[in-house]
Amino acid sequence: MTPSDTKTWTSETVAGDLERAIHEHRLPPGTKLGEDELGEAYGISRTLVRAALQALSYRRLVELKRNRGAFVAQPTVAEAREVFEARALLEPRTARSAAERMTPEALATLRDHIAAEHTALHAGETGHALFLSGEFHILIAQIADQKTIEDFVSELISRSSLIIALYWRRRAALCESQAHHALIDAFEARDGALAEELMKSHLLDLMASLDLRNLVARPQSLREALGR
Amino acid sequence: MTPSDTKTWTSETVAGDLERAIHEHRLPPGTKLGEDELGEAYGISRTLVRAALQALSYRRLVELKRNRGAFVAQPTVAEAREVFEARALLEPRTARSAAERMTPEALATLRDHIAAEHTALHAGETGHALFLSGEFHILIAQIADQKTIEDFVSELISRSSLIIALYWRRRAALCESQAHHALIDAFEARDGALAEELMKSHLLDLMASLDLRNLVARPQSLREALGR
DNA sequence: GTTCACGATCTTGTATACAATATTGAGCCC
DNA sequence: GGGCTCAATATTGTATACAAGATCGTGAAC
Repeated sequence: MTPSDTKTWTSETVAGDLERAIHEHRLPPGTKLGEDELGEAYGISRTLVRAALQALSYRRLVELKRNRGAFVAQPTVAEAREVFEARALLEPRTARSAAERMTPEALATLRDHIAAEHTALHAGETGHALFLSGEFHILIAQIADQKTIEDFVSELISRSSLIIALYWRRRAALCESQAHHALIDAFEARDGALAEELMKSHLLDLMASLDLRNLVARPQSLREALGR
Repeated sequence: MTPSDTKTWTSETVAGDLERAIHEHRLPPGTKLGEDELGEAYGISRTLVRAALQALSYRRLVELKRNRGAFVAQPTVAEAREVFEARALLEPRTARSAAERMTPEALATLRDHIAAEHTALHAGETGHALFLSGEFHILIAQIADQKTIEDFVSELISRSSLIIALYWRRRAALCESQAHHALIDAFEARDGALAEELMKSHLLDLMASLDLRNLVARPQSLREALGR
């Protein structure tokens, strides 16, 4: 993270940074994102902050409340269900397509990704591991080579991180390592049907780990969460 | 359309108006959307224009080119395929869900919609008919009562209007009237499986009507297209 | 006639100023 | 102590000013 006096932040990079912070649960659901505070933190004017926040609101990561400000979104139980239903519709398909298009390079990338996730977990960096876990799914969608669906998946993954922050009840790491490894095997075998089935059950498993009756949120100061 | 001196335009309403104009092919793909020109047309400052354009860029209806301006998007052939593939993945499901949830009121709304479309066609308002035709699909997604997927469908429908502007080769009205009527029958019978199948073939039919080898674009002045 | 360079002007990117609205704290009353 | 009111302050919404970059027209050179 670059210090604020380096002045390299655009609205896009700020949005990306905030999204990362949200994804890694450094900015929990419900956190207020003040324009002035963010402007000071990043060393930019409110104009760019507002653009970044608008961008995040289109990804449903941030809720803009007129005259009241921007807040990290807090998906309802209904929204949680919807997001995972949408994932259940799209991701098995991307898994199948990815398997059919798999290359040694792509496979290596996926493996590196899992390794990085394990490393982060062992180092106690659960937020980073969470981010990488979600990125694994996005990588699959990228390999599937369908940008439109990839974009939807990307948004759903980001929103999932909020849902997980609010509703996750399983002690274990987010995605069962085994499930990702099984997917890797299906990809190596270029077995589209298997990849599709594995993704379906993986997502069912994820959804089963959500307690869609609880709601928790913990705001904290912005500077602290962004580490500046 | 309210005259510009009434000062009721927000960035959201401007974005909605522009989206409507794009959808009805009054703003063709490739049209430059100048900030000052739009600000004058709507009687607002560039601040709100920029926000509206950013909103439209997130829906992929407008392409923002840094230092060069905003243009109505021109989907490539690849994008066209992707959009219809994504629709093929999502809309049969929404059709099924809609059928299972159908009420007499919702059915009446759909029927009214088709009637309005016919009226527009007979009046020679092809742009309006086109808009209503797309709205029919969005209505189905709304009845399906899954907001997340509905939002994706809405975006895909809007992008479809651009694709149709560029690649449509059939002389007939956009969606075959018969296909929409058959869907209505399936909805009336609350036959989810039939609705799903009908939607699948309807979308295949639509995609078959696109000539994904041609590219046409016709810019024109903004004031003219917006009728102000 | 064609091409290139340069300057003027236009347009977009961003910061800042001003307007509008919400929040908070102090004081007063019951 | 609790509730209400009001003013000060903070924050958001929007316009405007200034900076940066792109475009276009003109004149000179070939």
